[in-house]
Amino acid sequence: MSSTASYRGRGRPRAFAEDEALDRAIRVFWEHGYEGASLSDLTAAMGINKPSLYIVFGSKEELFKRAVARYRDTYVAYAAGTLEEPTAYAVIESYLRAAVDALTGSDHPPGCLTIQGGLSCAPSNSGISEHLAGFRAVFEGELAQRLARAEKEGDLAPGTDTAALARFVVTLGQGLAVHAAAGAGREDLQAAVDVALRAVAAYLPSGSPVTPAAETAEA
Amino acid sequence: MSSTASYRGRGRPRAFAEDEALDRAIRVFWEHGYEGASLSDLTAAMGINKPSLYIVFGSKEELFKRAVARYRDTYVAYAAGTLEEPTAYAVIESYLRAAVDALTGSDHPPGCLTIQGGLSCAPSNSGISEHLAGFRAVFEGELAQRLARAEKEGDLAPGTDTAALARFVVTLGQGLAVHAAAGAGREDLQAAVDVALRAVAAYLPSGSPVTPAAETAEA
DNA sequence: CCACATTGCAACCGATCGGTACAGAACCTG
DNA sequence: CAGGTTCTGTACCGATCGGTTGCAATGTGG
Repeated sequence: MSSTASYRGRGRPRAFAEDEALDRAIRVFWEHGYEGASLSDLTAAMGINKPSLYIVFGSKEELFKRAVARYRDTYVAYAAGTLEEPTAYAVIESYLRAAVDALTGSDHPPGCLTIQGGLSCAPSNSGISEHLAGFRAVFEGELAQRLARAEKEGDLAPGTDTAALARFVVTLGQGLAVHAAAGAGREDLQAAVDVALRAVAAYLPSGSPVTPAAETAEA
Repeated sequence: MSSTASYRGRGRPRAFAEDEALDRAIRVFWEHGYEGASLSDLTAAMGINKPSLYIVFGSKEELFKRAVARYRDTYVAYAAGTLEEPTAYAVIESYLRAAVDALTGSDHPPGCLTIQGGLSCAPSNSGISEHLAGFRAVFEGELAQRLARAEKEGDLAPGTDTAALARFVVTLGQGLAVHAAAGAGREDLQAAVDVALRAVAAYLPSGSPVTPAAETAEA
């Protein structure tokens, strides 16, 4: 929206598309992290120069936050969709499967921007790692709520520690991201997800509506 | 060993203990990562100045690798011990429990140096992230070998994908490290381990020699 | 007590960091 | 086409980066 809204019809028109420049910045931050991505790297990849970057995005930190927000709306958009699955097991399965696919996709850097972006930073950049940590916590909260609902609806065994189950799932997801960033392949990670789903199956109620045993066969 | 071996009895004696300086460097790298830790930060924490650092450790990169090696021999020494446990389940349980305790210990930074140290770096520092990735892969290999032995010895169900099981365990461990770095508490992470152990229990042979159900009660 | 080996420290090195000032190019309105 | 407005590109800013030099300080062996 803001890419054209700021153009009021007067003056020299902008020579680049803001969203595309942001997409390219995402890649650089994704590959090298916040501190590993210099302004020179960024402007070279974005095809603009530093004054333009400064005018449009304000600062390197604001550019990064804009990049993370756009990253969420594009590369991580699948996550919200998985919460719509009908059962807790289906939610977790589809999330982990989709996460592996997203983390190992061939048309972008491996891993996850919200982890590689800045797990730990210089003292002056501590806001970056905190921003990312808060960002990651949001989905864990949403998943925990979804699983609590599932427990009430009866597709998780009564008394299940849904917060712990959600934390397990996102923790595994973050581990998958670390592994993917180090070069692990899709099949290897899906096999690890197979194991994790065995744990989830243990929390299904007695008359389990799904047949989780089918998962191990497809991989 | 090398802290005193270079002293040949002639000349001014060194005013600092090499291992203690290394311990302090570990903390700085642990908190801020390789790129987030400047030489000024390091020398200030180590209590030495730059020429001394350069003479003893060669460069920032060599200092980091020395720090990682010492980190392994001290803070991660517990991991090798867990492989000595008698059964696959005991190995995995003791490893994950000990990992959570190590990741959330109060007398050092939270998380794991081998992940926060440099998950992704500037292009000129790509050797750092590769070094750490290779370092992490070592334990996964050792655990996979240990679990393969367990499958032969009969305390894992025949036909178990031991490589996938090992990958699941270390992947979860890495996720725990990310979570711990973001401030997660010990109990929260142990609850996630409770869930994970349910998955492991699914791979035990029919007449399971251990009673994994006891785990959920103690937390 | 002297010659020598080694360390500690301050000051400095070129390069690069994130961020800007300024001048000219490109567009709209009138 | 003139006037106003906005963007682009170059060249530059102080600060800091990792790394190094030269020298005074401090110790040992003869």
